[in-house]
Amino acid sequence: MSTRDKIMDVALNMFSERGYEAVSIRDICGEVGIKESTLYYHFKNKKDILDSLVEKFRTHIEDLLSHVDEITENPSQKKGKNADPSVQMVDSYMIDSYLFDPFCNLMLRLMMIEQFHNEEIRVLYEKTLFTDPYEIQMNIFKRLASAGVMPEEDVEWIVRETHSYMTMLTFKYLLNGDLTEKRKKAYYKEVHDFMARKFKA
Amino acid sequence: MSTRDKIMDVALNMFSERGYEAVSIRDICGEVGIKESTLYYHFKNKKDILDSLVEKFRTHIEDLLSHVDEITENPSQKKGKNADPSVQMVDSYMIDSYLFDPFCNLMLRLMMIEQFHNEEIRVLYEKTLFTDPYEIQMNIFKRLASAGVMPEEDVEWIVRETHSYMTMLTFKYLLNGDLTEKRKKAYYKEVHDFMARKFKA
DNA sequence: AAATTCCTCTAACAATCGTTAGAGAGGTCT
DNA sequence: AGACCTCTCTAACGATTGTTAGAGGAATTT
Repeated sequence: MSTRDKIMDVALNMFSERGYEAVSIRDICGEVGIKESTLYYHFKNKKDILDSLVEKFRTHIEDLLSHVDEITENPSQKKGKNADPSVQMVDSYMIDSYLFDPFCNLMLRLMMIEQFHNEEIRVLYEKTLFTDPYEIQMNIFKRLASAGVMPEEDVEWIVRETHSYMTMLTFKYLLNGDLTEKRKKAYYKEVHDFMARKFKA
Repeated sequence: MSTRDKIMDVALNMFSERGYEAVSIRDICGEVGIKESTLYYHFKNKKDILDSLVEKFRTHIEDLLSHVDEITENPSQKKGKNADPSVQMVDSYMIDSYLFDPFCNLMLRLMMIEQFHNEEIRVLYEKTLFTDPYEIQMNIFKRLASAGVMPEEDVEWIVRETHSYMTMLTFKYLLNGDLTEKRKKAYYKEVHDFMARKFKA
């Protein structure tokens, strides 16, 4: 891992726990094992580290979203014997590659902290935690409705309830305390219970 | 308002927006209009301000909860002509006196920021945003079930869905950006739509 | 009137903050 | 061999951090 990547990695870990302003350049450099002046060779100032993290996250979720679109539009091309319905595929993909992903999870925590005094981050935070997930689920269920799996008129509220349930669980288990295996398991179990009951038919 | 109260008020406003560590003693004193040494007459150190805020919040929600219990157990004693069902009474009370209340709302924001590196605040945060609201709603709906309004076996999932929906809306509208009238209205509307659909019978 | 308590001030402290100038080591190109 | 680029270092800068000692004015108690 390059020095620049190491700095971003350490900075993200510290920013997401204590907040951007509370972490000093010396804190980061001490953990990375470099002198402060070396950091300024890789970043023009402290803000630049934060901006680089945000930019990295932005392109990261862009890739994720385009991959999700791909799955949603071609649900049958999934490899393996039993082709899952797209809703399960997308959900498990979003959970593994997004909510459980160390980089994304820490970025969500960072945005949760910084959104109150950084408008750019606030907009990104709202988009990635509320708007995008809602639209993803809406796309899937609309597809299911047009395929005759469920009535068109029920789609909106099914999506709302599913989305709100998963969002609540995200805040409760994944954006609270450390992201331990125990919390991941608790999250997964509750998601599974909800899905099993909601779509038992 | 006493100097001590003024300090706590200003500190809460700043802490809840920028985080505890990012706010300096001089920031607070400048806004209050006192010298730094005066602050140290009222608080023994910076941490003492934070601790006092947490303690104030703790007793505040204790009072709220005991009041909610009172309403839940005696839903009929409400003044006015049309005695609301307790669920509506409690919900509107919790919204007005808790989520919309400036002090409580700012404290929730503060806890949201500080929970990641302060275990005491994390526990309080989890209790006030997830555990308590769930139990309050559970108590109400169990009462309704035992009164024959709804089947006992449905109670758990009705509560789960109602609670998760309101929690998601809280994060989306009330703990995101400034607590403007516009956001309050949006929150209220979505709560109302959900309730109207869920309990249209 | 004297003493005491309450509250705020001036002035400073050592420590830490973000940041920079400039030297030097190692590798690559001409 | 010399010029150049990449990366890290030593050493320091002015500003800001949380905190404290001690003086002074106003109100209250003795």
